[in-house]
Amino acid sequence: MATIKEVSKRAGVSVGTVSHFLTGRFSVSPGRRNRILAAMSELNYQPNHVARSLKLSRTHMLGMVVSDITNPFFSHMVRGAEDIALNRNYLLLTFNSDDHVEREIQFLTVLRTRRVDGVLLVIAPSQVFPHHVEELIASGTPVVCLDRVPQGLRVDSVTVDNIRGSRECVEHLIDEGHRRIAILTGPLLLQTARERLQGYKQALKARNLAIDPVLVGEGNFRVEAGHKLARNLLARVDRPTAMFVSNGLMAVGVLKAMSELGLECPRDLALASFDDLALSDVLRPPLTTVVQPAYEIGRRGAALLIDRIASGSTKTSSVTKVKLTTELKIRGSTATRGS
Amino acid sequence: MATIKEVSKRAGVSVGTVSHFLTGRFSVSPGRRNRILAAMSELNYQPNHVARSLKLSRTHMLGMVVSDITNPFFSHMVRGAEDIALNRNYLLLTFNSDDHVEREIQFLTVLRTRRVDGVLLVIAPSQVFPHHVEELIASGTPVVCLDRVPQGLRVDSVTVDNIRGSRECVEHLIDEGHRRIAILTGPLLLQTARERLQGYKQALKARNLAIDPVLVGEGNFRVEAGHKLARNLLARVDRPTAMFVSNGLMAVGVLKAMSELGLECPRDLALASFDDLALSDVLRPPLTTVVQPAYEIGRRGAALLIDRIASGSTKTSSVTKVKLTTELKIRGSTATRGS
DNA sequence: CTGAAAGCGCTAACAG
DNA sequence: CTGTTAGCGCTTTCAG
Repeated sequence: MATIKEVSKRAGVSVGTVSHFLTGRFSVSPGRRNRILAAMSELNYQPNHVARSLKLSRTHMLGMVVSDITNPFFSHMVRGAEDIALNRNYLLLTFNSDDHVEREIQFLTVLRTRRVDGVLLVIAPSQVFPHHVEELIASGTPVVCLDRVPQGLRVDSVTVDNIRGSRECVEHLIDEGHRRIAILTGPLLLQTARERLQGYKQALKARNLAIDPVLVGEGNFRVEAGHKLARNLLARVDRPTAMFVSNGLMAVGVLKAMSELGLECPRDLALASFDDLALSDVLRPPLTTVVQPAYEIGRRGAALLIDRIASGSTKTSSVTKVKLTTELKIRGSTATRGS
Repeated sequence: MATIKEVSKRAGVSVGTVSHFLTGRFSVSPGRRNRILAAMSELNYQPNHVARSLKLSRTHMLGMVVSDITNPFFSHMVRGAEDIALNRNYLLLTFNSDDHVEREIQFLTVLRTRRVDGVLLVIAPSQVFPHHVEELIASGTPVVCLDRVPQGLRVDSVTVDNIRGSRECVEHLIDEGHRRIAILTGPLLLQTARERLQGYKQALKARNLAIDPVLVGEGNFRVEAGHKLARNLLARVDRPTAMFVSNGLMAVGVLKAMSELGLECPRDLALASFDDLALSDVLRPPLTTVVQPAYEIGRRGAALLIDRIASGSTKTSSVTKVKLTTELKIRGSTATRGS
């Protein structure tokens, strides 16, 4: 592939002049400019961005690690980030951690050796303090945490108001006349999972309903967990009349369980879930959901990150925490019973 | 961030020695090795991959452009590619073309300036010959086309047997007693869409059924198209008794239309579709689908590409075309009528 | 406005 | 084994 040197030779100018022209930092006389243009097209010249990155110590690449791009919530997030990044001339290097910290650590190391200008991170759940993230930031790479915020770490973040989102949803269930409302939570190691549980508790408390620990099942945000937990809960004689599920995948599991047990929704069990599923409204009955602005989380995260990079100061002096709000979409799965 | 030079100084050895140690190409005496190790950890040294890339003219990065990562089919494909790439020490730069050739062209240019070692491409539909892809290959960047193969271009590819997949599915519909079977195709600019239509025709022909042009609707693989086409088709007095939809998104649109029109599946219309939806089996009734090995397409594609890169020869001498097979998952949406 | 030249951090001869 | 050194392709002073 042609180099700037070959172009300069062919155009009869110095490499400096070609570079000046390319970067547009200095103007070049019309005559030379045309010769450069001609040489470039004759040689089919494509600037070597690797060399430029080395020289400038700027790669114009962002790293992004999410749990699993196969989960619609994250794929929309990635798409949002990518759209913004591209607009602002950044490229995105994506990784799937499957929520394993070890993988996350490995990826972050790779991203450092690759000298990405910043990273968007959906942090994996873990008992221990995320030193690896702290180090990355300390080493001068701006980080924006998405969806989840590690506690005790000063870092920019874009999240969703989980407490409010689930509280509203559970209140809706109560409004529909339910008194025995179960919740399927995510792994309580995760802040988001804890917050959704908290919203559930707040709603019950606000309406003077007792919290029955039997109705609280901890899952892991996977279909299988929802399936298993639902089978257990629904087999009870004092089974709940409504269920709030902390994410979409687990709700799918619940639907499976219901269909296996021959239970009708909402007649036998009203169902509502966090996360919108692509098919929420074609399900029979359509599913009531707490819709998260996944795409927007990605956009805002990327914008925030790029602003940080542009500002140049990795100063942890000020931390920006964006909290977006969810939207409760009421559908048939929670329609009043007996109607 | 520390450089190899600083490490060498601190360890009291030459940069060459550090490099030899790092690359493992030459052995280093135990004493020096330990000093290097110590210096590296004291300085928290991370090799600069950008510099290495420049020196070796190898970035160990792959470009991947798909239509839209938000579509489960593609997100699984990307995941498969990423898993293989990572295993073999490559990183993936992903892009969404939204099936616009102009965007695709732009991305491929970016990928060239970034000097990726190869690209995985789901080519956008277009009337004209994809010169941009041809040029990319000619310039020495190996390309593997996924899911769709541009005609007349000698390029490696990993695809699916669309003809067979849809033929089997339509045959199943016929076996269930249907005679008026509609098809919703994708954009016929796309080979995959044409092939699925072809499978449909083959099935009808094989069973001596006439092809009624009225029952063939061309869509664009989006929910809205499925919705609109279905509304038109189902409003007819001589409406079909079964429908084969060429992709999952459009099937969702059909389901919406059916629910709006108060039609029951499979009583009023048997429905089958290409692509498995995450919720295919929790739908009521569960949806009969032609399952594509999306994840596997990504894996095979990445493996093929990396093998090409490793072999070093961009020789177009031999072209590898992998064709994977689909799996027909028969579910309730096509259950025999009147049962 | 233009050109010469010094590096960015690393690898790979090459000579010891 | 080890050290020296010449670049990879580009940007950017710094003189002209």
